[in-house]
Amino acid sequence: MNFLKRTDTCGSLRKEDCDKIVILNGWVQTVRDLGGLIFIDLRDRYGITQLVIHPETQSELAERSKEIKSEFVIWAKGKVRMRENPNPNIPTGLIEILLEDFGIISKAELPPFEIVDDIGTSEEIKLKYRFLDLRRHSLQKHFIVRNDVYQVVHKYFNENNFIEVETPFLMKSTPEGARDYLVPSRIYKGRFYALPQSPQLYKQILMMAGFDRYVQIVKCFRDEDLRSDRQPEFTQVDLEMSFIERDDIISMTEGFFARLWKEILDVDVLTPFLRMSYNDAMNRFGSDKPDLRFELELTDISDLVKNSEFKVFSDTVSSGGVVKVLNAKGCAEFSRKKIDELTELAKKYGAKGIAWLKIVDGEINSPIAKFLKEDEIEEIKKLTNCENGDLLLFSSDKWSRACTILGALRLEIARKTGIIDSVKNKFSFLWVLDFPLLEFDGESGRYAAMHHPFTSPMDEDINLLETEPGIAKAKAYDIVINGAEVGGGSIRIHSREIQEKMFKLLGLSKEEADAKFGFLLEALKYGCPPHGGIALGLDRIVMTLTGTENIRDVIAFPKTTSGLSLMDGAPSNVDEMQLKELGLKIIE
RNA sequence: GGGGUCGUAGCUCAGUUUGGUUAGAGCGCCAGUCUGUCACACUGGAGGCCGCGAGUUCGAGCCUCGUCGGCCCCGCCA
Repeated sequence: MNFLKRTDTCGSLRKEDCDKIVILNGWVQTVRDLGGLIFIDLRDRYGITQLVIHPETQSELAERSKEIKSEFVIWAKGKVRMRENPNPNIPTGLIEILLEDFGIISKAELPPFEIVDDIGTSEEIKLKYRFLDLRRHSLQKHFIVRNDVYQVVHKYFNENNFIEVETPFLMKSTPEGARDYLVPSRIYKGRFYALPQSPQLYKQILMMAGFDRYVQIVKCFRDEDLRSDRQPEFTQVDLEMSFIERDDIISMTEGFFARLWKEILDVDVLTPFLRMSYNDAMNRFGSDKPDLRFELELTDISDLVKNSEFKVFSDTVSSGGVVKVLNAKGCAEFSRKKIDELTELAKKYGAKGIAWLKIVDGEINSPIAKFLKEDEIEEIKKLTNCENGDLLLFSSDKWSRACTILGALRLEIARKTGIIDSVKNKFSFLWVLDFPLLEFDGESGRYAAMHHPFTSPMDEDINLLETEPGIAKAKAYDIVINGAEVGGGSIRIHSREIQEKMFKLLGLSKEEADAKFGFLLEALKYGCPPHGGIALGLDRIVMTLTGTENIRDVIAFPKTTSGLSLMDGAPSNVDEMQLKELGLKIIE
């Protein structure tokens, strides 16, 4: 007999099951041997059930049970009965199993950390022993939510006539965008497949094929440095629709999020979501993914100080920059040290320094006050709604940098003052729209697509491509939840001529464009519907739904910040033979 | 590519400021006692390459340099 198969799970039994003879299978959570009484907590994915042995009348069982340690896998047979002392903290807390027989299925060494919810163990140890870490309920429940998201995706998009189509993982390397993960071809030595950064071109070609509505839950791969919300492989809910306009994608996506929040959190999400232009988002919140759960807006005082005697301000404005202010409400009590910390943060984003001004007991306190006229200060106070006890933080720089710096400070202030904590249970859904089509890359001295090269310009801006491409806007949109970018998409170019024009703008010669994207240009010749779509970051959505701060908590087998898999040791060296077969040689 | 921070018992950490006897604590573990525990309790015990390698020094957990690894951030992420 290997084991007796379970009749129930460790989370399912209730008082109605009393007197039933049941068999449970699971892991031993703890053994509490009171001498005259032994309790064993048995755990599986569904919960924990208490087993009990009375040594006085069950001496053989009691003797055998002495071998049982934490994390042993056992089967346990016994009768369900009411507890003398119920435990109101767990769902099975009213009952227990009076053990009649049990068997050890698998012994376990002492694990390096306890399998409990609130664990202080370092990330390094937990990742090395991921198979143990994943036993913890607090981690497992993230994957239950993740599974729920999969189900809603399938249901919702199926109900809306979407077709799931799988696209290749071995594809052609495309030079734009992120660094590719390359896979060497054995048959064609010296040639490589690339793992997809996204199935972008495949889904567009599916539209040209007439699939009309496509969806896929799909892995994407980008060989870039990691962050707490970024892994080299991640999952997207990728979708694309034909014969639609921007608002069709937007409302389809809103319906999806409303459904997700309803089914998973039982929260009613108001649609349509708030919309904001990229320019407004940057100007008002210093971010293209503003967290709108709280206020703290930026103010532009460029006009006010353009003729100021304070040269730092006036020179910035006259050279095309801006002066912006964040009113950190009630932060005048910040010490010099705290302000220095803010300055350090600002410097990370390229600030040379941060000017500040605070009002304490009605008195202006500021290192730059002596450079500003009294009426200038009064005007600044009025514009920023600055009152006693407030702290103003100034950034004077080129527009995007000045905004970004204060945007970072805005978040830091919100963290430091407890604002973030106070809005933890709120959700703010936002569309950021009207992105620039292109951004100028100073390094290469040419334009790069802000979204991707297949994004359609605004209809009214098409002529700008010839004259002033830098100010053309794109039919692109990002969806932002609580300050996290959880998705982005666009209406695509469906005209071969405009697509060619776009490649040219990006500095690709006709030959280069043909070599890299010839198949797309070719496909565009044969009848292409207007189409567009969006890619939603599934991992980040699960993070938001579970309230976790780190993407590793929602990916079963994640990499460390330096891209290592500590459990299995990837990436690893390979046999010389394997390299030879691929025609590869390692050089130092 | 750059910056910050951390690495001491199975786990979490103190000790590093100012180098100096035998490196501590809590939890866990082991043994014993215990009939209603569920963070069981109580008594006792075991447990250390102070990440690794050089160096300075009479002497290094502590100072210096290098290196490996965790976490966070900037750049990067169409």
